[in-house]
Amino acid sequence: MEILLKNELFKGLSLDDINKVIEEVEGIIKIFHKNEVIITPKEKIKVFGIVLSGSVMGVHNDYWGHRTILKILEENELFGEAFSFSQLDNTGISIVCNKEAKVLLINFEKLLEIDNRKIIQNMMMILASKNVFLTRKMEYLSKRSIKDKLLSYLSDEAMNNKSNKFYIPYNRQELADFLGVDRSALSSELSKLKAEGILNFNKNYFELL
Amino acid sequence: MEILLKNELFKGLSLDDINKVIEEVEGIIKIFHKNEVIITPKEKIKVFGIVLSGSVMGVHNDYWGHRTILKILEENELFGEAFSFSQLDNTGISIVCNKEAKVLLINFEKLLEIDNRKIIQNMMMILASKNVFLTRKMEYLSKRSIKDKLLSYLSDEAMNNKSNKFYIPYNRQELADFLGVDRSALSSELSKLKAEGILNFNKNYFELL
DNA sequence: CCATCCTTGTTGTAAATACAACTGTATTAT
DNA sequence: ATAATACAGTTGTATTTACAACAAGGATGG
Repeated sequence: MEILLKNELFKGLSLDDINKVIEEVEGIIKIFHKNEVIITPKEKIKVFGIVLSGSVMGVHNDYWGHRTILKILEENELFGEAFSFSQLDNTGISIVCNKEAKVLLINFEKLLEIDNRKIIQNMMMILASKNVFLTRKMEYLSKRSIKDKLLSYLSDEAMNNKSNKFYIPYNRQELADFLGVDRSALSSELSKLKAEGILNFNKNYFELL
Repeated sequence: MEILLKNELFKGLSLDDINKVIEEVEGIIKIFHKNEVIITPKEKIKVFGIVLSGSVMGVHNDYWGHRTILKILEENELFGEAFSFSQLDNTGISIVCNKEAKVLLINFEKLLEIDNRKIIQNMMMILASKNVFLTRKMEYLSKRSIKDKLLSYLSDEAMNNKSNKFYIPYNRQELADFLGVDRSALSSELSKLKAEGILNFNKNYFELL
């Protein structure tokens, strides 16, 4: 469980403290397989999760079967915390396993009860940076063309990776659902950008030129 | 300042407590006029704000002069809190006065220092519900057509107002910039929906049928 | 090793959108 | 009261996109 030492939620705590906290909040570890639903969109959630290995994704499926991917969540990322705090009966969002995942599930009410200022403050910081992420993503989505959506997303990724060469966690269909566009239109836009010498890519490896 | 008694941040505190807190965090009140910039996109912000009267908006202007409106913030809403916590040098977001506004500005570092569990917990809840709002908004933006973006936004507003008749805080250009679409295309889509008997509207008053 | 499934790119077409230009009507300022 | 400005709707056109159908590799599983 040394992974958790690097987790934002437990920043500043010792391994002993972390173990104590996890006991107090009734943390349990579960394993999920690809496409298994971890949280359904119609439940009032009492828990949030931490990805220990593998990956999961936040997904919204609308009436017409369109899928929107909010984000793919990888090692040490949290999911469901905002919705569990909000106490909504119906979130509209599913959490689905994307790649064989080990997940730590935590009861949020118990977390609020524990008397550890550091944890609460850490949680606040996590919520704040998720806010910043969502705001960033809205900037991509607000762009008027697929090309602009794609380039603003990719240049943000380059920034995050501090390199113009990087891997993204999405395949084509997932990237299309993440950016809210049609897959084939995205593919052809990618080909066009490659032909123009603006970028290079192979599968989920990208290079901005 | 009884407005603040209804504010989410001070929920559960008495008026005396609130006054004490505001002193501790060096809260100052400022007045802004329409189109005045309250927070510029290139500064590292040390403060966040509470709208006491009037309204402000979170705005992103891109390289080509396209404006994206994140949200119009009205009485008792907070702005800038996520970005001030995140400590970014460059947020890319401006806060601009939308309608003659009185604003309470608070130093976020001082807020973190004060020893009041309730305030920190309230702030966490505020961040969580902003998260939920942003997630909702992503659902609108991910829709493939103007019609769907519009209808998902309007039906959410109807839900929030618990009525199929309601006012929105946006004029046409602002609504277009909020939904990331062209104003004239939005206008003609609205007319079409009115002709189809799906909705009725007059200026910023809407009725879902 | 073969069959099946999954992923990605391609193409054509119909539909939707952005953009620009213009009109009429409120709203504001002088 | 009048001019100036802001706002909302309309229309036409060029561009962009969604959608559907298909083909070529790759990966996967028995």
